Amino acid sequence: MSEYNHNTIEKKWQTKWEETGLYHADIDKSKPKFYALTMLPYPSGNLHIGHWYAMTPSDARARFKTMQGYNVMFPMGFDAFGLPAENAAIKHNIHPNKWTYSNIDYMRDQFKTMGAMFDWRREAISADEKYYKWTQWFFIQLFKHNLAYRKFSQVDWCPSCNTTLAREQVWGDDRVCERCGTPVIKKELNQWFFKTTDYAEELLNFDGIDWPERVKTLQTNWIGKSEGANVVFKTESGDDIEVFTTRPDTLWGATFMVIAPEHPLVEKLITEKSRTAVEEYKEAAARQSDIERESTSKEKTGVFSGGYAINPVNGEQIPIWIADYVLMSYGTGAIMAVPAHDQRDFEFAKKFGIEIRPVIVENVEEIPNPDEMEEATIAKGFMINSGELTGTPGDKSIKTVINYIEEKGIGKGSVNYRLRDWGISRQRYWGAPIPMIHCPKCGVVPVPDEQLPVVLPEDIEWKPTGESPLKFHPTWKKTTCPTCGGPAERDTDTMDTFMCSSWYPLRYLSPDYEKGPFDPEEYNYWYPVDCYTGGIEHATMHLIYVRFFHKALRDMGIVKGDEPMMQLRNQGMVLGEDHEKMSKSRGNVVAPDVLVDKYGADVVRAYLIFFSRWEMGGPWDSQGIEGTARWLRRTWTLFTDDPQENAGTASAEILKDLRRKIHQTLESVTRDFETFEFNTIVSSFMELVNFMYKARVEGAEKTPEWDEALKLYLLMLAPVCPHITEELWQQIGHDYSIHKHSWPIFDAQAAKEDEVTLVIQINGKLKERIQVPAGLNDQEAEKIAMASETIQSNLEGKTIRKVIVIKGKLVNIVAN
RNA sequence: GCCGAAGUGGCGGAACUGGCAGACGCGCGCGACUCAAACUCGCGUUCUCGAGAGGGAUUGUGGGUUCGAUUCCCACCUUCGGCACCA
Repeated sequence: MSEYNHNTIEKKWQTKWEETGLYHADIDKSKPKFYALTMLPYPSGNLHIGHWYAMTPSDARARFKTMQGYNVMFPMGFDAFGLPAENAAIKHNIHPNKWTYSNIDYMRDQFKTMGAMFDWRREAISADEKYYKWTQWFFIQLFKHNLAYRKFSQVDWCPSCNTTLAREQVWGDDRVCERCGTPVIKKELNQWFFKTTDYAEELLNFDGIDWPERVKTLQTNWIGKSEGANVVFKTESGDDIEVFTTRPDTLWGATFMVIAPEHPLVEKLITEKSRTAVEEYKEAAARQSDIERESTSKEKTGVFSGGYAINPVNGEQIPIWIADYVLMSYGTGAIMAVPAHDQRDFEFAKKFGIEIRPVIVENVEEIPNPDEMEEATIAKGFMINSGELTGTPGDKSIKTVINYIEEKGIGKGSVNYRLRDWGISRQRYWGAPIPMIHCPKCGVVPVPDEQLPVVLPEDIEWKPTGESPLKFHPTWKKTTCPTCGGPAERDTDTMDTFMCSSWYPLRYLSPDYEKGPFDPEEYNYWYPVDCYTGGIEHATMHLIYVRFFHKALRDMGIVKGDEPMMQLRNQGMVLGEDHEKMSKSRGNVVAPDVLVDKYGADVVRAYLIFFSRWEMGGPWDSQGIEGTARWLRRTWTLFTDDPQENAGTASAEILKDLRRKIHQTLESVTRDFETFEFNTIVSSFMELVNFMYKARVEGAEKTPEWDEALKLYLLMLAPVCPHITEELWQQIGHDYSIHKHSWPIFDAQAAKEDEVTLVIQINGKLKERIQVPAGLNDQEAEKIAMASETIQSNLEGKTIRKVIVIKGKLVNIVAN
């Protein structure tokens, strides 16, 4: 017998795997391919337990797929551009390049202690010139296909990170920066945008992909589709004011209009009389923070513009108000206000004494008195006060009105999305430079392909100025225009790092390829991603961007298929032992390195798989891991202890039971791997080991059944604990490597029970359990149940009404 | 307010298709080994009444469907996540 020394064993096999290239994934057309992908980390400098939690079950499943006969690619890389590197530069005067790459080196070594089947030859690092050359190339492709444009606009700005943020990167009620938690402010800047909105409708369609409902719902809400109509009102001076409404059927109830303070028509509507009040209101609105302005609890404010509009359906003249509850950024920045049927309009009308006119009622006999209304009604009955459409029933009203306004040429059915175009300009250094040139003569011109990549300069001064450090470099931005040859300037902004991560699965295909972003041969074999795993927090960021990106590339003819990732699964979060989110300030952080040192990677992997349902996550338990460690030591003992004295003396029944147990385990473990129910995989193994311990006492060792059990157990365990299984595989006399072995074949006959527990209930209450031979017919089962003494005595004085028999399981006697 | 997920022992969690609730692990208790401790091994462990045999209750709450509900339906409560003056 030998001690289980995880340190020696794990090191030894990791070295051997690397030397023999065990996990190299190469094209092999004789096998079905499987592209398993897990979200790549940011090189923060340390692998935390969350990385292990996300990646080790993903690795176990990739290994399982390999054993099932798939040619599996499971790559890893680093999302290496981003702010922390630059912040480190400012704080510690270390170059972001150096900081990032030394972090990567350190983390790569940490990764290797995990024993995962990553093929490091495929590693991709987004900050490599050979990588971001193609990020820039993709930017230019998007530009050439009218999917990238530049716009002077109001953007969210983080005053701490000194850069703009995409809408997705602004979080919560307090509208804080996703990265540092600082409240964001608004800034007017010239920015690059990608037209994600062009794909809004298609992004709502998840047909053909197996993604969690949770993510689909989050994305659907984020895209926020509303159907309704656009209607054109005219001002007195003849200008058009277009509004979007989801309730065109209430058009006759519009008693005023509201436009956003930033609406371009405000200037034209102002009269001598209203000028002072309007200007004061506009200024007040501009001074307000977004939080104040967008708070739903706030009392409505507004001011009369001085102008009027004509309601195109009934020719009525209605006042145009200016109020900050209408946002310039959604719809047309103007609304028709129907106080009787919209709560916001109702509150506004009440406050400013504007007419409230119901136009939809449940019952034509009971038209509510507007003065007595306490809130807007969302009635669905009939249209009233609506000219020739009066009487239209609610279920047809919207359609009818849309037809009506389209015929009259005053509006049309339309759809609005909450999704905005993706702003990707960042005023920072450590990112892929936007490959565009500003020429005073030719305008904005892309950098020619042969000049890519536009390389970041090394010598940069670190000043948190709020503008891109590239702007202050003495020479970098100076260039010549590729069109006219005259002096021109480079764009000094860099791209949002989500741009880099939107295409990284393609770069893994061929990270050194020079003729394009990826090698078409590799692409044709491996794409699309078969299974993608990672955190739910990316639902409305990365996971939307990556789909948008793929669809845009598809339309450019660069990739095929409608979706990049066929299957997605999200893991939950590992919480601290105090059930709180892990954080340095709370002091509840669990460091994987320490655990690996103490227990070994196999135990850490198995515990992470065991301790909670994967998609739920849960609190860490430092006592709990001891149980997993104990089980793996028991596994070791099972293989390495000298046989018991009674070895080989087990009865045929014991040996049959052993075979049954091992094949039942195989069945459930196979199913659980398929369905991502990882925690029960490890519990099945624990049960199996407990069972084998008992069989061993009964003399089951040194039998073919015992040897089969050992072999099958190791094979099943190999994806979860790759090191110990490799070691024991060798010790019991098999060839290197267990990880090249195929998944065992399930013997259904062996797994079958020949005795079952017959449950006997009276009125649905459990009264007795009897062991009976399997395959008993219903009559026999009933007879056995009735013959039981317990049942007999329980039935005394009762009349049997009905007997229900569930084959091989249960007899329920209904009696009273 | 809207959308979504989840509520099961002291704790993490299990229960495949409506059929033995609590697998597996932690913790706890008892015992073996040991000079002793650790390791290891064995047994027990939902609550409650009972000395015991045995009885009763129990999957957030209340109702319903069913011979039978953790599982299906309705209403509600709590927690977590997302969105939110989105017209």
